Amino acid sequence: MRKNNKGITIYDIAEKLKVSPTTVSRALNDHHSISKETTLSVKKLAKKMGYRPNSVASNLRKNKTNTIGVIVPLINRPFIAALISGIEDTASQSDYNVIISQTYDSYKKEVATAHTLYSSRVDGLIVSLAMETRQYDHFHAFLENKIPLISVDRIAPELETDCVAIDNHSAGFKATEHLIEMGCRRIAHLGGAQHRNTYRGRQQGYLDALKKHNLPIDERLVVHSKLSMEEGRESTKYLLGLPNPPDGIFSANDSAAVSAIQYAKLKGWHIPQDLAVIGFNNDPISSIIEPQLTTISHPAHDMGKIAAQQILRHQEYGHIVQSQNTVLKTEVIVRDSTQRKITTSSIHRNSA
Amino acid sequence: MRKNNKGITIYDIAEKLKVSPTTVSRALNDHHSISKETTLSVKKLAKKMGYRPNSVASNLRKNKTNTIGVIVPLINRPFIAALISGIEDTASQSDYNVIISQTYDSYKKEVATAHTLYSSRVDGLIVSLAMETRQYDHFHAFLENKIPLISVDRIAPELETDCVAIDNHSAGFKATEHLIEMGCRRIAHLGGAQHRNTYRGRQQGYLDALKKHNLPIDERLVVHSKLSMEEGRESTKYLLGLPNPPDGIFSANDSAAVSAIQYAKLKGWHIPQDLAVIGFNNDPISSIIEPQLTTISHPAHDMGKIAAQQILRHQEYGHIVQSQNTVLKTEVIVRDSTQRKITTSSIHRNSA
DNA sequence: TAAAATTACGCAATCGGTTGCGTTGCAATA
DNA sequence: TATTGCAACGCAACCGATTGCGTAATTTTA
Repeated sequence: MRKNNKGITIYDIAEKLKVSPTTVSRALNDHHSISKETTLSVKKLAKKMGYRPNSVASNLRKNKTNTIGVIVPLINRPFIAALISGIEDTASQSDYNVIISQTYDSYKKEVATAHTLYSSRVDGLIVSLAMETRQYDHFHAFLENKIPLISVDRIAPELETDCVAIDNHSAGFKATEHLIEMGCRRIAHLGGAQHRNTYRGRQQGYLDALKKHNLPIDERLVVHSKLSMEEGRESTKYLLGLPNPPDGIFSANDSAAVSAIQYAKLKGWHIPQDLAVIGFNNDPISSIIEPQLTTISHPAHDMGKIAAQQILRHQEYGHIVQSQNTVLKTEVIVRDSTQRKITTSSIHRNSA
Repeated sequence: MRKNNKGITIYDIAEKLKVSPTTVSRALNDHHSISKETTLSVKKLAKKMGYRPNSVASNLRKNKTNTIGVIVPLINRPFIAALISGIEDTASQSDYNVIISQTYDSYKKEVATAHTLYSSRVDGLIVSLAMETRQYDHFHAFLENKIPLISVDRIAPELETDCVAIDNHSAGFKATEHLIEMGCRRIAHLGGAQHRNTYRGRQQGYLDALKKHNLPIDERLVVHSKLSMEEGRESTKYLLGLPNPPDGIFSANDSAAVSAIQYAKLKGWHIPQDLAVIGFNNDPISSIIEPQLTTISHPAHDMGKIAAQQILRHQEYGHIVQSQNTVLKTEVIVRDSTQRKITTSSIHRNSA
């Protein structure tokens, strides 16, 4: 007895079986107060009729959507794709859906997206902030209504949420120290916008490593950009054109590092003899470039899994769950772009 | 007068303003039958109270979710990420959400996912089939209920939906012919599973190109695998170890092509003089490898946009919309891995 | 000035499940 | 035999917004 062109509802099943919709609902959910025979016959008929529960209705009544919202700058980056993959992985194991939105690093889009996802009544939100974002009011609704909100990778202290991130300072420090161990004495840094924790941390680590090893800090060797391939090329052109060019480059991402290598090679520089280069993220391109790029591992997939788990835990245990900040480990993945001499250091060797 | 710990509803606004929830709802939606003053005061109070519409409730009543479901094998691939990016792009412009699920190429996961997305009452579904999938019953609910269903890239004739894809045969043909033009006479093919249209089409194009140019077909030169880096390496090892090894390789993806180059170089082969290699997809790694990889452009982003547009069109014009299959153009992107001689052919030159 | 039209709004049903509370029938217990 | 307990199910409210229809007040038209 289907209505117009709609799907089958529990009412249709109830009618045929001469029971109430309540019973059907309970039978489908294995409620204990329904007899085995009834449960069986309901399920059987449901299957036969091709019944598919309407989770919109269920969500409304239960005030729960089994959905995790995700806001990221741009999907189409190896690091972000891995992050999402991790989230989706964990979520789907617990029958959660994942809604994804991109901000394209625009504050305005981030605001609109946050509102939309709140309206969708997601059960939790995972955010990696847009580059532009400096205000955080658009997340207030989540905080006020105790909807778990987790910042990943790009985080902000102003936004009082649980965080999952890496220790960018330590990573930047290790990267720079690795170059120093490889014999570099004049190290440049390709950095990103300093109001985002990630790039700021990496640069600070770079500076502190220089200080620790009593190397002079030359501001001309620090170049900020969006770290695209194009900008990496331009920055490198500038650096190598200096009267006193660097003998090592620490780039805050792999794209810029790779284009640095490409440009330097084009101009006749030998990598790593004349110029050692270390990147960040361990993107696929890092192991394709020649020489293969030494870089910093970035546990994006794990980050996604942990963030999702944290939300699921909130769902399960309510607000008993303590606020929790996770800092993930990174490693220097040593490849040929920095191997200027045999090293006895204990740094993990990897040539994937 | 908020309930327990819930959010603000139109009832809360109605109460304060001494009007009916109906009026509030209409005011918020700029219904013509509500006076300007009332509309204004409603909106003002709504903003002040931090009201956020509950789209779950709205969705239920309107029987529309403004959501597009997406099923893909794996997010974490350049091609897929670009596809999703295109979908999300178009969707968000029309205030549609996107729910993404991965199948990991498993049939079982695809079935579960399709059911879940149907239960979520997505307004349309975009699917790129899992490698394993050979049955399509799990999509019946969509077809029966006239929910727009679009297959992209990996499509199947058994599944009667609109499609957005490339002409794999033509692309495979062009790729192979390019190698022939470059002087190759003994061309190998790294192919994928032949029950998926993409790989079958590419291989058929390869075979037909050989036929057209009266080159013998040697089955030993056709190697099937999942085209991972590892398998690409192994396949190449096998090919180069043949008594009569190939002088050109057409790989059905870039990963395998890149690892073929890497292995061949390692063994002292000169690319492209001894061995020309052409890939497929134009992944980022293809322009990083040395020599840069000639490949086939794959309009994944456009594919996503077109698929999403097709769904939006269905939403707008109902079922008047004609079924429509889109076949997108591909191009040979000529780079150094196949440039064995100066060519006067009209093939588009690109060295991004 | 009476009738018709328009403006501005409310009532109550509706979307499809879920759930607290109540009811019925029958077996177990006192 | 009267009471209690439990198994199995139904009633009706509910989640929050939307919408067809009705109505009162005001304005326009005849």
